[in-house]
Amino acid sequence: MKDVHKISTDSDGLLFDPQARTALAQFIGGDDTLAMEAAAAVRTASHAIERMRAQGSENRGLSSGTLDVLLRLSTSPDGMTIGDLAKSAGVSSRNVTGLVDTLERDGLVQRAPAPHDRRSVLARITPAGQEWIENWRRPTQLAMGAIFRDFTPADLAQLRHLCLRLADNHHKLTEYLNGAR
Amino acid sequence: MKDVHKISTDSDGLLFDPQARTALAQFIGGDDTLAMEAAAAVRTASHAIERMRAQGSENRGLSSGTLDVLLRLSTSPDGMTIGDLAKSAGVSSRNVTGLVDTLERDGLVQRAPAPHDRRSVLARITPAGQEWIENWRRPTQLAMGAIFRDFTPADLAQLRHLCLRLADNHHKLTEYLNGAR
DNA sequence: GAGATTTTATGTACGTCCTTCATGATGAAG
DNA sequence: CTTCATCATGAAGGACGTACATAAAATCTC
Repeated sequence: MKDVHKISTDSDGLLFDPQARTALAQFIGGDDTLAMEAAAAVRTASHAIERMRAQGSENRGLSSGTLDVLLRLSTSPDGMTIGDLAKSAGVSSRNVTGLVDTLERDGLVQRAPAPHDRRSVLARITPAGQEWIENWRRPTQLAMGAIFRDFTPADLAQLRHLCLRLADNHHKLTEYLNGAR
Repeated sequence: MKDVHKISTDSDGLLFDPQARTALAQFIGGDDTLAMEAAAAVRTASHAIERMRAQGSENRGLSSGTLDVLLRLSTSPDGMTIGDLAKSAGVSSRNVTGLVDTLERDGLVQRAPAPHDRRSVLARITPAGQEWIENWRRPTQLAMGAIFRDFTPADLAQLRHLCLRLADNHHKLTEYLNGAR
């Protein structure tokens, strides 16, 4: 097996992916590769986390989209409407409808009419859903601990900070674009 | 519209997501939330990048998986086998077969027999594929520049570094697991 | 060398995520 | 009251990704 997975260290002692860098430098030809490299690295990291979560937590039938919804619901005991879930997750509301469908089929979430707006539907987590999360917690914690081995608390906070700055930029951008529409 | 997108600043001046933190602290109850928070942030950031790329680059019919393959091929003019592509992308080879199918249907990639192993299939980028990337370059560069607004070069390098450390950990973990099998 | 095992790509079948467009019900504004 | 906007969902489809089975070729074992 050829070793396709290569990561090198640059002059500042930071990791980079040589293949990605040459691929990008070829087209951009300057220091602008930095943003593209960072984007590629984020994508790679996200994949790694996703795979880790899938295999490490034994993944009792729930996939990333539904898990995302379930976690959001677990923080709001009064439930959230489909639309709010869609906005906070950044996906279409039609999609959330489907995700809530599967969660409701599994008994982890329940639909209820919204009190203030009869068009809306409240999704609320059930005791079974809480229990599911309780069981999910431990293995996932272990998996995350493994994949973040050797990260100091400062590293973790820094990574979180940079990623959320990025998400914040994106949020402002779409807000601006929607406002201009 | 309720503002579902909330990001706060912690005592160190770093961003964090209050909803995620309370959701996690409730189950873990300690400083171990850091790893989970970081993982959630990476996922959010990856989503943001994905959406930015999809809408910003006008996305002429190519999606993230196929784009990933095409970029890898663009760095190796001699082509890569399906298996190597699968290993470097971290997905199943069957999946890569499908991605190469769509790329070949679009004329961006060509299959050829591998010289050293008649079972293998070389995927090689075509001139049309090179041109596609050439057209893709500029808008994507702009989109990445926008989403990484206010990031210093050091920030970008740091983000890349942390993400690749994470990917490296994951790589070692799976290697270890496969080796122990 | 001959046969058994492994590797490589792909066919088949399936599940999930996500999208756009259309629609019925409801709310809000004039 | 009429008109327009919003909410959730039905219908249809595309793309990604998996597991299992299979044919062809390479490699190992005797």
